[in-house]
Amino acid sequence: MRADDLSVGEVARRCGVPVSTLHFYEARGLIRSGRNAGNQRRYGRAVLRRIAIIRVAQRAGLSLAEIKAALAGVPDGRAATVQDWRRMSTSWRESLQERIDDLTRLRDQLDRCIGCGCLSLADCPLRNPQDVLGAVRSGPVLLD
Amino acid sequence: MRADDLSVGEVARRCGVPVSTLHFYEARGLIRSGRNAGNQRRYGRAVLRRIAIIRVAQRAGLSLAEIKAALAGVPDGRAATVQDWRRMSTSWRESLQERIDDLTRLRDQLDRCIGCGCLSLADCPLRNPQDVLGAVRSGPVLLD
DNA sequence: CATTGACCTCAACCATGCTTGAGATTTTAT
DNA sequence: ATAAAATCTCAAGCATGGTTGAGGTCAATG
Repeated sequence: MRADDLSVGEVARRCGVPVSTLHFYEARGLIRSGRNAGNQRRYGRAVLRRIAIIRVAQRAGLSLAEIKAALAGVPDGRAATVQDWRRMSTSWRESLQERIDDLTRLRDQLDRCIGCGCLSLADCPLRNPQDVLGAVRSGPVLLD
Repeated sequence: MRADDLSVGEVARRCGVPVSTLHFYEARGLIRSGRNAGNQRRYGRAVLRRIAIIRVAQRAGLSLAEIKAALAGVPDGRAATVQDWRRMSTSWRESLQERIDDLTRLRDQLDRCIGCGCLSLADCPLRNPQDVLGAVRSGPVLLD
């Protein structure tokens, strides 16, 4: 316990998250807290940074489980170092880029398909590849 | 009932989704089905297109509720027309673009912050704006 | 020293998007 | 005709990311 330890309410206010979320993160093992004499949570300042990192990672599309794993190298007592941050953010940047690429591809496909309604054609890239011909059969193939 | 009506299994196979998903979509009002004499679902071919549209919309990030709303103008019996498709896909393209822009901004912020660990600075754009100074207080401000 | 706000635990609940299973019926194939 | 495969309904379950509430304690204020 140190003089500048933070209560759960203060952390919540400073991080812009509800107290319930902090409880939840703790239950999930993403953050930890000490307790004061009256069993109330007390956090070192490092938690603020940790929570900031959690939120950035969430925006980047990571699940809490993934974030927990990434934070495993940052013991909860100490603040994440620049090296910690670099390691995590670099990896997140990559998966973020992949998501962006996926969505961009989808957008481009949409652009190409918006006017043509080609969703009805067998080779529309937007269309599920499974639904190509339904089955091998003779006669004209009816597409949808 | 027409000769080319499809069973739920066939629709599932052609769309690449489990039968349970089709039941689920029906329960949610996204698709509808007729029944044969033995109470089994029978679908017109239009459903294939409808499901293709649903899946594209999901990839674009829409919830089933939003998709249902968008499909409201396409009565389940008839196939979505090119106009229907244009209306929906154009709107989805826009929200997709917004998501792409959001993620791209985040990526760029990450790029700028990866090396500097600036998550610790009050004005880091990645950092929650709520946590600026904690409170008004005298003396040196300790940031985290 | 009493009240009020902050905090505690634990369980239950919410929303989304499905999946799984039980028990019964129907359809299809041999 | 019979067995296997497909289908039916309905309820319950799962995963994610939390929120809400009850019942009780702690701490700061006047």
